[in-house]
Order: sequence, then C-alpha cells, then structure tokens
Amino acid sequence: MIIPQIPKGFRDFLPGKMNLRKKIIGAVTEVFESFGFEPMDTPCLEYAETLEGKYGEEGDRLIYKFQDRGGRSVALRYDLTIPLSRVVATYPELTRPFKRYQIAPVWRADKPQKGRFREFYQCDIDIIGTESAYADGELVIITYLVLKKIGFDNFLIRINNRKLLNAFAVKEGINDRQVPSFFRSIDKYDKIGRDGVMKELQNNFTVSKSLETKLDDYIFSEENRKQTGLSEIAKLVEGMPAGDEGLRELETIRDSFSAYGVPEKYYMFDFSLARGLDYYTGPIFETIVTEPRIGSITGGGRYDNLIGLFSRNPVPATGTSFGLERIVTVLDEMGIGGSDGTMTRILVTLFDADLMADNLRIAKTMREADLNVEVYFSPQKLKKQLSYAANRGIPFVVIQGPDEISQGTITLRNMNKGTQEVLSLGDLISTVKNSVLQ
RNA sequence: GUGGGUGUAGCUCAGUUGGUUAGAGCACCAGGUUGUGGCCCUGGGGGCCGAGGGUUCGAAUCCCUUCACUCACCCCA
Repeated sequence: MIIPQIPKGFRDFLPGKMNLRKKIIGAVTEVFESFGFEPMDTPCLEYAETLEGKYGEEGDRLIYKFQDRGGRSVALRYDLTIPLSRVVATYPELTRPFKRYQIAPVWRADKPQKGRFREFYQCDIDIIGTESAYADGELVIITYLVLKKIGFDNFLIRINNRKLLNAFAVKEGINDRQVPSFFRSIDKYDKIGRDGVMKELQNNFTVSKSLETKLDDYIFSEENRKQTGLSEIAKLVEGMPAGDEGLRELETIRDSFSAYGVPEKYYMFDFSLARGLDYYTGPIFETIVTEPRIGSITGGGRYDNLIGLFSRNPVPATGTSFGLERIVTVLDEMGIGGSDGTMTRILVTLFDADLMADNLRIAKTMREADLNVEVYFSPQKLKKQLSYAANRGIPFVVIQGPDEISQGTITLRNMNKGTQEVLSLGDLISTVKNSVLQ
C-alpha cells in the first residue's frame, strides 16, 4: 500500500471548502470586472531566469526551481506580477492601459505556518501603461469594495509611497545599495515597535541624532500616520523633487477615495509602510486585519521599472494582490468559513428499484427548471437516504412511494425545518425555488 | 535558513512511580423503528501507541537516533 500523503505546504480542497473558495473568487471577480479588468492566465512554469533576481535576496531563495528533461532551468511562478510583466513585453500590441486580472496558484518554497502555504492562490489586478495615480487609487478603492463585499469590516488599508521613503533616505545620506534594507527595517515598525526598528537601524547604519528625531517626528508619529498628516510629512522631504511627486500622488489617491466615498476608517497613510519586494517604485499599499494575526491579506504597489527588464521600452505599471488563503483564514476565524456548503438543492430518494425511471424523469424536469438535483441510486431504507441528505446538507428531499404514486403526487421534505408537504411536481418546483430566494 | 512544541482509533484527546488483553467522546456500521435524518438506547468494526534502535523479567511510558506535523522568527499573500 502506498501511504496517501501530499507534500508539505500543499493542500487538498474538499467540496465544503471548495464551495467557499468559489464564492470568494466569484465576489472578487465581479468587482474586478465591474472596473473593466479582463481575465488572463499564464503557465505555471517559467524559465528560471525570467523570475530570478526580481524579488530580492530572500525572495529568490524561495523560488521552486529545477531542471526539465532537456536540462533547461525552469521555475514555478513565484507571483503573478513577473509573468504579467513578461506578457506585456511579449505582446506590445496589447491596448493600453491594459487592465487584467488573474486568479491563479503561485508557489513559494517557504516554511509553512498559519495562513502560509507553499502553494497558494493570488487574485491579482494590474493596470499597465499609465503613470496616473488615479490608477493606484482605483486599486485601493477596489481593495475596499472587495473586502466589504466578502463581509469584512475590521480591516485597514495602509498606504505609502516609495518615492517619499526614497527621497527621505537620499536626503539623510543613506546610500543606494542600503535603501532596500533601510526600508525593510522601517517596515517592521508595526511588529517590533519604535525601539526595535532603531536597534536594527543602528546595527546597519550610522543613525544620527537628527535622523532619529525625524523618524520619531514623522515616520513613527501617530498623528502623521493619518491622511491629515500629508502636509506635515512634506517637511520631511523638503527640496526633494521626488518627494514632492510622491506627495502629490498620495493626494490624488486621497481625492479618489473621497470622490468614491471610501470611509476614512478603512485606510490610512502610514509612513512606516515599506513592503519587502525590491521592485516597487511609487505608491505602495497593503491591508491588515486586526483579529487573526496573519500578516497582510492584500498587498501591492507601483512598479514602473519592472517591465523595462523584459523590453527596451519601460512601461509604467501598478497592481495589487489579494491572498485567497488569508481571506479564507480570516473567514474561518470569523466563523463564516467552517460550514460545509453544498450547491445541491434536492435529493430524490429511491423508494423502490422499479421507480428509478420515474425519479429520473422528475429530476430531469427539476433540472430543466434550473435546480441542482441528485438522485439516490439504490433503494435503501429511507432512514439511510435521509441521513445521507442531512449529512450532505441538502435542504430538500423528494419522496415518492406507493401512496404518492396512487394519488399522482410527490412528497417534499424540508430537511432544515423537519416539515413535509404533498404536492404536484410543478408546485414542488416553485416551493423549492421560492425557498432559494429566502 | 534559525528556534520551540507535539506525535496513541477516521477526528479531538486520556493513559498514574515502567506492570495483565491500550481507553473515552465524536464519527462510522448494524439494530431498537420493513414510509422518514437530527434526540435516546443497545451492540459492532476499527490501533505496528510515527519509525528504528537501546535499557529492562516487562516499554505507549525511560534513553538515543530519525521522520512527520505544528507554532514562532526571517520573509511574505
């Protein structure tokens, strides 16, 4: 016997969970499409060189990489952004701005833990070919709409701009090579706090007293981590053109929110947000939830220089990603995700083997009325057939025995209420359909 | 890559200072009820106690090794 097992960090999705995942994907897709995004897919396998060197040192280590039979070095995609960049460079004829969504698995050779897997789904939206900060704003509005639609309320979208952080770093004399590491330390503010960040910075850089004061006054200042602080933060990057540009972009994003009516409680400009990936160049954003502590559930930002790596012509781009498993984890924690659902509405029980032909006809009529119907295959005890329906969560059961046959009727049992009524097939169908609407 | 925790029935877990044939609840199957699930009652199937080695008259229990799972760090969705 072969021991049934699957690789660490990989999972089976049983029907109960799969129905929930499909529901989430459906909600996400609807919002994406309502903003004009179109579906796209790419192969799960890419040449290793396409992926390598894009995510930073840590990211590269987590790429699943191996040789194919021809000795070529290939890799499972690590995210959906790099494959998209490759696509855009491959098909320059795509009309821009190019807005696509992609819901697909990605693979990372990470050590699994709560809310983290080696194979997981991302739901990406990206807008390629525009520098407008309204595009960035749209992504964040969509983030808000999607999470609301799924039923979340306890979330906070953090927004910042790499240009601000960059300008600040340059102004403070941090050299180019150290900037990513500088960002990563800043980014830990939420986790390790002010003192933790300072300690890390002091280990890697020479932190002047004035830099420390500025970090305290602007980056870590609670007051300034609100949208009202945009004018205050301006002082931080005074005289740096890139900084001004970054500020204007954030103002544009803020304007989109107020135009769209995104309530202020769901977002904040947070100057301690930096994000780990190397390729971000402009506005960056991520969503955190307070209840289960599982990092971020969405994350993204502008990456104007990435497509240039695959093409002579650099193309501006911005995008964001929803982590499907993290959303499911939060729903589970909220007690919404645990229930095993079924799409099946009715089970037609088999009272006697001779009645199978009748059952098939009943089921056919019901299916033609757009109901999901299952027929039971063997004439086992009703007790058994009913408990089967109950275990599956099927809400209605059809029973047709000698009594019904002689009267030309059908019995419909409501499994949730424990009630049943004797009806004609037509009435039965409308009863079930009306109950669906409830 | 670094550190902690846990491995006993399908699942959640008991199992005393080492001592007969390893337990419970849930789930499953059968019956109580040959036209009715959930509640109740009765019975039943299920275990290489993660694996390998050692100590011992005797090991689920002690020691070593190893594997698996899990949580945290790093990083990330």
